[in-house]
Amino acid sequence: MSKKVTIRDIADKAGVSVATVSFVMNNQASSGSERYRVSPKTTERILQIAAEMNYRPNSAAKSLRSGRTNTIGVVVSDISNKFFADIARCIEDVAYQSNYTVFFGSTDESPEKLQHVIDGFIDRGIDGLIVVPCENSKGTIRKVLDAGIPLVMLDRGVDGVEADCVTLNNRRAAAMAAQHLIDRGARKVEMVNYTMNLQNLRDREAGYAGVMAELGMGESAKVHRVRFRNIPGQMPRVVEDMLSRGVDGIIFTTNKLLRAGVHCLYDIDPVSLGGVRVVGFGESDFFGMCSLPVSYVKQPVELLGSEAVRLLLDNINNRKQQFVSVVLNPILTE
Amino acid sequence: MSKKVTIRDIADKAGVSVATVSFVMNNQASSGSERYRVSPKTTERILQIAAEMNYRPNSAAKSLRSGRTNTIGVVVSDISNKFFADIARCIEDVAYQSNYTVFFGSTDESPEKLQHVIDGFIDRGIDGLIVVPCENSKGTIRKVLDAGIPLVMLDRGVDGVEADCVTLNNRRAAAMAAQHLIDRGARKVEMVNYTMNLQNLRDREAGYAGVMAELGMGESAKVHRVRFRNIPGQMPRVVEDMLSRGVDGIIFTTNKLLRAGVHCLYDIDPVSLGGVRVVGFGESDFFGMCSLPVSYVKQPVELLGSEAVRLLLDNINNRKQQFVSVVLNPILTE
DNA sequence: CTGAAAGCGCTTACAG
DNA sequence: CTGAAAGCGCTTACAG
Repeated sequence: MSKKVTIRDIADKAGVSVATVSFVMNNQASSGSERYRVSPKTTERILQIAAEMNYRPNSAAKSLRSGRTNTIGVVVSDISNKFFADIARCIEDVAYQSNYTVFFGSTDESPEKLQHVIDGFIDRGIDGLIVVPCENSKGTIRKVLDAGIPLVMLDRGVDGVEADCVTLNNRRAAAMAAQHLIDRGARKVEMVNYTMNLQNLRDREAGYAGVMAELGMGESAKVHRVRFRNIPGQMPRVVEDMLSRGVDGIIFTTNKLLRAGVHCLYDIDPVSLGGVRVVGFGESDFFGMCSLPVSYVKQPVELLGSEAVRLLLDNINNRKQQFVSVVLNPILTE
Repeated sequence: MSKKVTIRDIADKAGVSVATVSFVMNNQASSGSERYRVSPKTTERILQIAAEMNYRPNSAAKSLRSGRTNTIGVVVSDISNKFFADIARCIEDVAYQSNYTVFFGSTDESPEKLQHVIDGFIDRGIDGLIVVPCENSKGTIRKVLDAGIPLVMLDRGVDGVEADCVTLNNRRAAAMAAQHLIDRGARKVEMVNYTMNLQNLRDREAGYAGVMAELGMGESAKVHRVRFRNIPGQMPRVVEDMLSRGVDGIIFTTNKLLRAGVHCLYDIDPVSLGGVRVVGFGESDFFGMCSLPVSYVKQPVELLGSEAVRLLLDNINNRKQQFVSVVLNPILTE
């Protein structure tokens, strides 16, 4: 368990000051500046010694001075949800390339947890935050922004909050979903959503309602709302209800709802799901394989992740005041 | 963007020294010590002021002094793999309860990436590491251990490395899987594995081979090996080969292999998978739903995660020399 | 019960 | 081209 080598150890060995070593260690990174130049010979020697001694800068000391940690915090609803896990992976990769390391935290859609997770991240000095806001999180998000901490919202925005944001075009996506079902012959299309008040979910409802109205099916439009925390308790009844009323097209607004819903339909009719066509949000190699009548609005996970990181790093490095909202186009796959 | 409030701001406002404030801020946490007691009145006042000013300790400064960050690093194969995502979630929750925040990183089974990810974590001062070792990572793991950094290996151990370790009982699991297939009437059971040299995978082979030999089916035992990086390229041929030779029971040693394999089987015969019974590692609500002849060795994700954190925190706080290996029992579900 | 001071490892004006 | 010194925000022996 050898003692950690510091800048001073190198300075001693090289017979120079710690300042000189520090300059060398950094100029290497930011090569542009003309000031604080150290002679090539000295530079070379210091670099060599640092390598020999296997020097690694102490980041606590670094960030105590610089206020930066090269660390970002990512707050999602649930990291074990495949949708968020995919995004997380993508964020990790892109951040990694810029030498950022990432903290992950889950909120389970609870504003209290969101607050705690974010506090923990801020306490640890993250340079910025990517967050999937949940219900009633406006206050928390605002505070972060007011504290001058770069933040980008992911998957959903928050009404009345001005900040960078990366989302799917949810209106359009839901409209496509409804249109798709109708094109395939469905005459009674309904939607299953959460009770939660989230921007993305509301937009999906709006997109659905829009198409239905447009096609003169406005009054047959219906949205069922299921509690996020009680899907298995409520889904069977919702599905039964729809089947009993002759619904032949269903849009599930999240991948969890889709799974639960198809599960119920499958229990009732494993071959053709009770004659119902289904569209879900978020892909799954799975249903496709089973040749069930299930289509998906593909979530552009790579873009959601990479755009979020891009915006965040941009914000961290340039502190701009102009916020940008990236809205990604949906793709429907069968 | 208000300036961050420091211990000195509080000291000034309270008319005491920063030392006193520091004592108060910490004694609160570790209440046991008799030394450095501050009068109840002063304590009260300081606490109040700190709360009013919304004081949050600067963790860079704290860890520069203490050498601790209350942060752990978790290195898995791929955070977007449902198996690891589930474990990650569990680790997050357990760590969170002990006030730890966690970095996540993926290796894609590459020792170079493992090294880089770990270096990044160490540079950021993590207090300990939970890692899923990949092939040829013995050197990296050893170095971490030699540096005195607490580490627990997860999902698989590394031969010749002495460290805490949490794994499934892989031998037993594979034996159960084979037995299960044979009990269900399979007479020709084969295994599909990766080419990678990983302890858990080798143990699964051994468990399979053991049962086959025991039942006098030793020479019909056969293990197919697929490249981790070329599953789609190799799986179809492997599956065809098995079908052509009348294999009626298959053990896929990972959930990725299972998915790919069942996909191939399904393409050939969507009803009964060509008359083949299948067992996979790692659960999926999915195949079960489709009433295909697929069973699983359930991965005890909660325990894998929570035990790993428990061991790690124990190690961080007590610096014991005695390593422990937690081996979890498999459960087979249909 | 409380304070002054050293020091954790770095960066960065300021001199030379 | 290089060095001495201050200071980032904390903790912790040491005095009193």
